[in-house]
Amino acid sequence: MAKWSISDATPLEQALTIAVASLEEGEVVSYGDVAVRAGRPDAPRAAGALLAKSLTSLPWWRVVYASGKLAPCNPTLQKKYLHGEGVVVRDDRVVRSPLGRFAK
DNA sequence: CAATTGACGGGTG
DNA sequence: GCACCCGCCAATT
Repeated sequence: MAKWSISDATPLEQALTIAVASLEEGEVVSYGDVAVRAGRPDAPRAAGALLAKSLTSLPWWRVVYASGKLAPCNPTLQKKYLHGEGVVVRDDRVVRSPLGRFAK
């Protein structure tokens, strides 16, 4: 059950949740980008912390490191999902994506 | 309340 | 491009 009723969630949690939930297919961004969209450019770690808890209800696989490196917990599954959305991944690293930070 | 930890990013070598 | 260190934020102990 959701310990959070969106009403209890902090503004930062809400903003981060919205930012990630708004990502489209093939749109890959970094934790820092999510933080910026949430209005807290200096809190990329908070973005990662939230994703780690909300990994069931959010498209966490569309968020990677600023360098393109995939998440440290399920890089294999993440690579699988991304590839299915037209994202080019090589050796656990996003090379190019239709949308987002790695779009050409 | 202080110290530790972690799905981060940027600078440096 | 990679390894290491420092700084920032939030959650946990």
